[in-house]
This record gives sequence, C-alpha cells and structure tokens, in this order.
Amino acid sequence: MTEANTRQRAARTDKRRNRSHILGVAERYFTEHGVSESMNAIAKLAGVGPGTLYRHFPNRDALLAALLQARSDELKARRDAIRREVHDSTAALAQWLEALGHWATAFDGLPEPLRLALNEGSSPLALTCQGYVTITDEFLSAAHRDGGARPTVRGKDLFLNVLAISWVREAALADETSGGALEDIMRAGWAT
Amino acid sequence: MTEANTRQRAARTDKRRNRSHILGVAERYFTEHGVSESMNAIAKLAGVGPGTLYRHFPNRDALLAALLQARSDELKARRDAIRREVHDSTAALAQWLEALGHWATAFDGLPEPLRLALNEGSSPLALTCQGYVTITDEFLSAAHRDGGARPTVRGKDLFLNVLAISWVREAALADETSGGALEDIMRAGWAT
Amino acid sequence: MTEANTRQRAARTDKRRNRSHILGVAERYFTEHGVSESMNAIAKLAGVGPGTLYRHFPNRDALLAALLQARSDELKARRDAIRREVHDSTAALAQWLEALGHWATAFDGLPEPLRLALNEGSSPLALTCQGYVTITDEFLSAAHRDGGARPTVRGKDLFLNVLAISWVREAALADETSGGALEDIMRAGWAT
Amino acid sequence: MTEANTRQRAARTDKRRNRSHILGVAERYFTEHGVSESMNAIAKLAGVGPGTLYRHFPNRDALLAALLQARSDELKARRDAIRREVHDSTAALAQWLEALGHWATAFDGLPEPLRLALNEGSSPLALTCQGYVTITDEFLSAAHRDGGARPTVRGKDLFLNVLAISWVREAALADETSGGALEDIMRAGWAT
DNA sequence: CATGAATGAGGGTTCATTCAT
DNA sequence: GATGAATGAACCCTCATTCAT
Repeated sequence: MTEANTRQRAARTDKRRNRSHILGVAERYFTEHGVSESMNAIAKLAGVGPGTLYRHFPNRDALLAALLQARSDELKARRDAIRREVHDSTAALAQWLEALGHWATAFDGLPEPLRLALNEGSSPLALTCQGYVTITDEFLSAAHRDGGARPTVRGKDLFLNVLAISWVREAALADETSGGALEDIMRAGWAT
Repeated sequence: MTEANTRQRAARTDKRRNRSHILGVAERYFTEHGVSESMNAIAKLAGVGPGTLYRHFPNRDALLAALLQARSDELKARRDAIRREVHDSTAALAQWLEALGHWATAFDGLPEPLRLALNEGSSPLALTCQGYVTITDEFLSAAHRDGGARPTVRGKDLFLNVLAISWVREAALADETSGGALEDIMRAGWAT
Repeated sequence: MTEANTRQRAARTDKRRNRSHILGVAERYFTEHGVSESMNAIAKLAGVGPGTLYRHFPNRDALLAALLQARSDELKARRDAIRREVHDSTAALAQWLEALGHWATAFDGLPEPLRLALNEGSSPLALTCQGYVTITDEFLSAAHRDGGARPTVRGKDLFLNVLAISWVREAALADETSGGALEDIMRAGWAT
Repeated sequence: MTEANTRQRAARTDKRRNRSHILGVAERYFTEHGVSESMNAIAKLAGVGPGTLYRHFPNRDALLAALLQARSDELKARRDAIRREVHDSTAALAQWLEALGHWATAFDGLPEPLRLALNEGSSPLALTCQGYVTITDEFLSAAHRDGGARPTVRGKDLFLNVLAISWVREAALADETSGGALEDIMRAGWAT
C-alpha cells in the first residue's frame, strides 16, 4: 500500500492501462491459462485494481465477449471471403464450419461459457453466438438448396456440433487427431 | 446431547456408514445437483465426516468412478444383450452408442471429468473410459468388417463424440431436440 | 458517438447538471432506497460524474444536509404556523415534536447520521440539528413556563427522543403501531 | 503461507482456539470496536482461518447471539433477583428495564441488529429478543394489575424504547447525560 | 477406522474518493 | 468547472483437503 501510494498516480493513468491494455493482458492470460483465470488475477496482471477491471467488464462473460469481438471481425471477414471465393455451397459451408471451429478454440475453456450462453440468452455472449448460428444457417440454406446438405440438419445443430468438437479438442492433449476425426464424422454427417 | 447422541449414533450406524451408504447418498446428490456438489456436503448428507469420505474415495474422481462402476454392470449387461440379440453389426454399434450416451448423461456435469480423464490417464475414471473405448472398438470392428462403418472412424472418436453430445445435451435445456439432432449427424457420419 | 454525444450533452445539460438537479435526483433516490444508496449511483443517476457530485457535496453528510435544507424551509414554516396558531404552549411543543418526527423520517436510515452528527459537531448536519434543538428548546421553555412540561426535560433530550423513535419506526415494518406507542410514551414522559 | 505451513498444525489445533476462544476474542473486539468489525478481522485476530469462524458461527448474527447468550444468564439471574427482592411491581419493572438497557449497551452498534432481528424474526437474535419482550410483558402485567403502569403500554414498546435509548446512548459520547434523560422520560411515560 | 474441526487460499464484487484530463 | 476512469482496501463466503483425537 505504501509503495503503491507513493508511486505517482499519474503513471498509472497512462493510456496503455485502459480497456485495450486489459484486453491484451486478458487475451494473453486466457490463451495461456484458459478462460477460468480469476478476474482478480487478470486485474492484478494488468496492473489495475479489480474495480477498474469491473468498470470495463462487469463480469467474465462481458470480458470474454469483448475478447471475442476482436476475433469477430476476423470471422466476418472470413465469411465474406468464403462467400466471394467459394462458389460451391457445400464447400462453403464446410469452410465456414472450419473457421467457426477455429474461433471456438481461441481459448481453453471457451466452449463451456458459449454453450451456457446459447441457452440462457442473457449473456453478452449469447448475441455473438446467435449471430454465428444465423450465418451458419445462411450457408446451410444454400447447401440445402443445392442438395449438398441433408435437409434435416439445422444451423443451430451444426453450431453446437462445432462447439462440442472444440470442447473435445481442448483437452485432447494426448491425441491431437481426435478433433480432426470428429470433424470428419460431422462432415460426413451433414453432407449428402 | 453430545455424548448420548454420539454413542447412540455410533452404535446405530455401524454398518450404514460405510462405502455403499456413501455411494447411495452421492448417487442421489449427483443425480439431483450435478457432479460438482461439494464433497463436504455429500459427507454431511451421508452422515459421515469428510475424513471418512476421503478415506473411501481419495478425490472426487474416485467417488465418481465408484458411482459409475455401479452402472457399469448395467452397461456391460447391455453390451452382452446387444451382442446376443442384434446380429446386424451396424445396428449393434448404433445401439451401443446409444447406451453409452445414456451412461454419460447419468449426472449433470459428468462429461467434463470423463473428457479430462481420457487424456490424463491417471484418474480412476480413465480406466472406466478406456474399457468403454475398447468395447466401442469391438462393435466398430464388426461394423468395419461388414462395411457398415466408414473405415477411418475409430472407437475413441465415437466415444468422444458421444461424450460431446452428452455435454451439449446437459445444458441445452431450451432445446431438447439438439441432442437428438447431433446423434443423427454422428450416426450419418460414421455409417456408410 | 462519443464525440457527438459529449458535445450535445454538454450543451444540453449546461444548466440541469448543477447543484439543484443533483439534489432533485438525490432526493428521489434517498426517498426510494434510503440514505445509504451509493454516491456513485446518485452521480450516475444525476447524469454527472462522481467528481462533480463531490465538488458540490464533499461527502454524504453534506449532500444529506443540503437535502434537509430544502425541507428546512418547510419545517421553519411549520414552526411559524404553530407559533401563530397554537396558543397552548404544551400543545405547541407536541405539534413541533410531531413535525420533527416527520422530518426525521424523510429518508430511510436518516436518524443514524443525524445522531452521529449531533455528537461530532464537525458534520454539516450538526448545524441543522443544533438549529432544531434550539427551536425545540424555545417551545420547551414556553411549556416549562406554563407548567406544561416537566422542568428537568431538556430540548436536546426531546430531539434525541424523536430521533430514536424515528429510528425504531423505520425498521418496524412488521408493527406499524410501535412508532405511535413510543410517541405516546414520550408525550406522557415530558408532559406534566 | 510458507510460514504458516511450516508451523506445526498441532499448535493450531490447541483447545484454546476453539469456539470459546473465538468468543473471547470477539467479545473483546466487539466491545472495543463495535459489532460491525469484519468477520475476517475477527477470525484473523482469533488466529483462525475465516472458515473456522464460519464453521462456528455461520454469520454475524449467530456470533452476536452466542455472545449475548453468555450475558443472557446474567440477565435471567437479574430477572430472578428482581422477582425475589423487589415486591413493588412498578419498581420491579423499572429495574428490569434498567437491566435490559445495560444488556443492550454491551457493544457499540448492538441496538441496530437487535432492532432488525425483532422485525425479521429469521435471525438467531430474534429469539433472544422475543424472550426479553416476554419477560418485559410479565413485569408489565404485574405493574398493570397494581396500577403502576399506564394500561395502553405494551411490553414490546418498552423493549423498543429501551433499545432506542441504547442506540442514542452509544453515540452520545459528548453528552453522557442524554441517556439518563431519555430513561427518565420513558419512565415518566409508562408510569402512572 | 472414523471423526469433524481446522485450514487458508481464493473467488467475486463494491464503493468512497482522488485526480489527470 | 466538469468529467469519469482509476484506485484498492475491504467484505463476505466457500471448499478441497488434512490431521489430531
């Protein structure tokens, strides 16, 4: 307390120690230690008080949502690229699902809160998820039209399947092949 | 109250406060409140001290493994029944996977420790899982021989897929259809 | 959004975001949620930063004092009315104490800081309280002169008694009669 | 952590560091710093972990109730003594109220939780309070019979009045006479 | 072999107040 | 003058696990 107090407060108000700094630190820590890293720990690591962290992100989901937002642009760009470049609707869906799988594997433990969010709807993550379900549905519709996907398959199911595979993947340290294998099964499962 | 009570209790519960009694209570509690129910709570509910609980089951996974052991007989019986009664190897595999799905949904939150166990190997759950992977492989081999299953699919992958679907299912309160949909996809994914 | 919003807000709220606006909001909030409502919350509700709030009112007591100031006019008017209209000094004192009780019940949790202020003297509330003690003393003196009040009773004691009854009242949700009962006791206690 | 760990655990399991030790420490601390001393602080001062404190007393009210229990015996003894020795029912009631006032002034800040408990009923303090209200009613009944107390006065009101006076008293550091003055008023208020 | 008190790190969260901008 | 981000101590409480009895 003494040390902290005597240090110039000005130094701490530094611009780098703001939202984006916290995000950066959180990104790094979630990447390394998974999303269940304690909020206090993140605050400490970011060099801010817990209050500051909570000011920016009122709960873990909000922080997570912000973190994923950054990747959202990437993912949206990927969607656009697929739309532009991949004219086979079946291949397009496959590529989109792959991109989605990538996204859901960003941090260890990410699939869990996503799954929860999808059901509760009250989380800031819910919106994000819903958006991706919708996009999945769009790709899927095209595939349905072209006869490339089994008609009973729904976008939400594919999204959940991707989530589930990511969930398997994250812990399957001992066997890196399992993730791919499940993707193959899923692929064969929805394709005609 | 203390003395009299203790003595009486000691005499009365001589037998009941043993392994199987704890198991019964834990079964009930895990069923109702999920596997993350506090160990202390289970001990208290079982009328034993935490020490006694830990004497019998050195950690949560051990308790879980013991609990699943009880269902193991059931599952093994199911396997035998399938072997006896279902002569189409593809249908047999399908029914086995269904039984497995049932097993993995016994308690809320069960898929998580199972997934972890599968990778670490050190957990008492690992053995249990390994056993089921093996059985799955047996059914799968038959299906492979008969051309009913895609040759690249492995037993471990199917086991993980079942686990993953159970994981999705347990939280998908809002949409009970998702579990079934994922099962369909998986089925179409491994079948030829 | 940030820039445009800020400028617009700055222009629009030039006047509203001043002392009296804050007071209005605080009044509403203290009335609804009691005096321990967080300072930050009030600031936010008033649409100002906490800094602004603190500029006007260096602490909660100062805010409270300002709030009570507004009611002070009311109370002073009541005093004047009693002086004018009630010629029996005993009845006058009784009516004044009733008015005082009303005042002390303005916000939930008000009696506490008032009691504290009365002892510390350093609080802005202290002055307010002292003023009312003085007025009480005036009414009491008249009653003493006319033999309507026991001579040993002091104004400060009556003020504290009123405060104490208000304190009882605010939590006595289960029994609305207690407040009145205590008032009766007090009345019988000071009257001859 | 290192230090604490290396210290023999045996030393900490010492008999003095049990319930009564905690009570002793709490008693001292509540006496010196009032009842709002943080639970963690008390635990630390008692040389136990917060968990130990919470094991014995699940919340602050429980701790308070236990602390008051010790004084309860004293108070009950006082009641018996009054019954035996004071044959004038009015004087008996007066003395009982005085004893009650003493009890309610045991710790700084005690009246507040007592008042709350009286309304909510769910607190362990509620029972204690109810008991004293009942005793007050007994003394009051006798006084009513003998015409020494105004018939409209109820035991609960007197209890609350005593509480309120204790509340006034605890902060009236600047003026020790206020408490006594309020007692006089109350006395004159209920007596005929 | 059973007991259950003790441990104590750790978790999430709040809020009065300051101060650089 | 106004702003509002930052501060960080404090609070309450939980729980897996140990170990003296």
